[in-house]
Amino acid sequence: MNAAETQKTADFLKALGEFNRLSLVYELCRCESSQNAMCLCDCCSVDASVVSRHLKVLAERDIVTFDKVGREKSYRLNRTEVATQLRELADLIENRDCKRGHYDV
Amino acid sequence: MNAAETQKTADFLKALGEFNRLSLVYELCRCESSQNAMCLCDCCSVDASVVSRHLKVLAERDIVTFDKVGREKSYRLNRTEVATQLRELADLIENRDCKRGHYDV
DNA sequence: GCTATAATTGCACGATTGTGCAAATATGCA
DNA sequence: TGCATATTTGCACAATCGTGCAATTATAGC
Repeated sequence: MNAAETQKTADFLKALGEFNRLSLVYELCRCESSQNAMCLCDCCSVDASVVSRHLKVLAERDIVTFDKVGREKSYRLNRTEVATQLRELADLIENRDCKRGHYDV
Repeated sequence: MNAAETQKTADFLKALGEFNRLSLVYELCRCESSQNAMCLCDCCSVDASVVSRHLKVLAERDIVTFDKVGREKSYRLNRTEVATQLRELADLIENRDCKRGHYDV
C-alpha cells in the first residue's frame, strides 16, 4: 500500500466522516431519483452555502455525481462505486493472509 | 437513521480517514500478531507521542484493541468488527429498496 | 534502591475545517 | 429586459486537529 493510495483512501473516508456530509449521503441513499441541492438542504440544518460546499467535497471524491438541469444541480449517489470501495477496504482489513510485515513473529 | 447513529458512523469513518492513522491500520493489517506502539512508530514518520494519540483515537472507536504486557502495549486490529461495519455501510448505500424519502418522484 | 525503556500528557503552534452571512453569478420565466 | 430563484464564492471566525518537544509516569531489569 503506497502513500498515494493510502492518502486517496483516507480522503475518501474523511469525506464520508463528517456528520452533515454523511447525512447528505444518507438522504441521497433514500432517494431513487436524483435530488437538487435545495431539497438536500432540508436534511441538515445548515446554510445552503454549507450544503453546496459539502456536496462539492463529496463530488470531488466521486461519492456523488450531478447533472445540471437548468439552474439547478441534480445530485445522485454513486452507489455501486462507494459500496465497492468500502467492501474492498473491508476485504483488505479482514484478510489475514496478506503479506507479512517485518515485525511479525 | 437517527442523528446519534449517524454521528457514530461519521466518527468511525473520520478515525480511519487520516493518513497516519490509516497507515497504522494497514501496518497492523499486515501483522498476524499484535504489535507494540514502538514497532508501529516505524510505519509513519512522526513522533512517538503522535502515534500514541492516534492509537488512542483508533482504540476509542474500537478499531484496534490492546493488551498491556509489562510496560508495553500490544495492539491488534479488530479485523472482523471493522470489516463488518464497512460492509454494513456498503450494503446500506447500495440497497436501492430502502425506504423512500419525502422528495422522491 | 537506580537506570533504561515504553508510553502518556501538557503545552504551544500552525494548518485545516465547518460555518454563516453577504455578495456575486447563473439561469429560468414573465 | 427585469425579476425571482438556485448555486457559488469571498470573507471572517471559532473550533478542531495533527504535530513536536519536553516533562512525566509506569515498569522491567540490574
